[in-house]
Amino acid sequence: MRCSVRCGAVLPRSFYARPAIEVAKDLLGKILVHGETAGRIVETEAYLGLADAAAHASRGRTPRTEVLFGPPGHAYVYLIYGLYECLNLVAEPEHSPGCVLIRALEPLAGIETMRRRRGGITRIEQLANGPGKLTRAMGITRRQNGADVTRGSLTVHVPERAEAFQTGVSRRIGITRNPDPPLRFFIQDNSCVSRMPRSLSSPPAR
DNA sequence: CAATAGATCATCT
DNA sequence: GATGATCTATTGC
Repeated sequence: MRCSVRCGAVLPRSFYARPAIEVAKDLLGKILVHGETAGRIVETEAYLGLADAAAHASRGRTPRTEVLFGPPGHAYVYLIYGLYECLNLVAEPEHSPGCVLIRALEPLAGIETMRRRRGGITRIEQLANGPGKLTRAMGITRRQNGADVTRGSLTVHVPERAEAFQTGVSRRIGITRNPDPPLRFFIQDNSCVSRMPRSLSSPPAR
């Protein structure tokens, strides 16, 4: 029993073989599936590669960044702060190391499994509303580094019924280098987005 | 509600 | 040896 969620075709490699910014925007609303768990992607960030000082690949090809320089449509999973794993999807053609960080999901399937992995968090919006949280909730680790996301147990699908939404934009979160361009994209007003920037969150109309 | 300390380790200098 | 594309708990207002 795989993909117990209503989801359609797997995104083909050609989807990923485009500029990281386009891929980041277009991944919003798509369905990430890993084993019995699945979630709707509601927040992403683009990392542009060599010209992007905040990107791991900006300092060139190293053992860790090897997969970023490979073909698109593969997972790049790394350990951050010694504690959490972050999931990226490799974009752009081979040898161009752009990628997209998956920052938040709206849980759709395997909710009880996610709750167990997340140490008893009960509220659905808090199960996967951050890059370290969603990997833990879905059981994604560095074992999936380099995995082909166009086939296998970790895949991204088109939803069977697309829901309309507005795309919000902001600067990336947790980037200390300045200035940082607006490369974070999220589904406007979705409760599973990790943090609504003050500049964009509408004040309570009154 | 906002700010911050602490956890913890692979990676690169 | 310093540094993070983070998260949680705790403290302070």
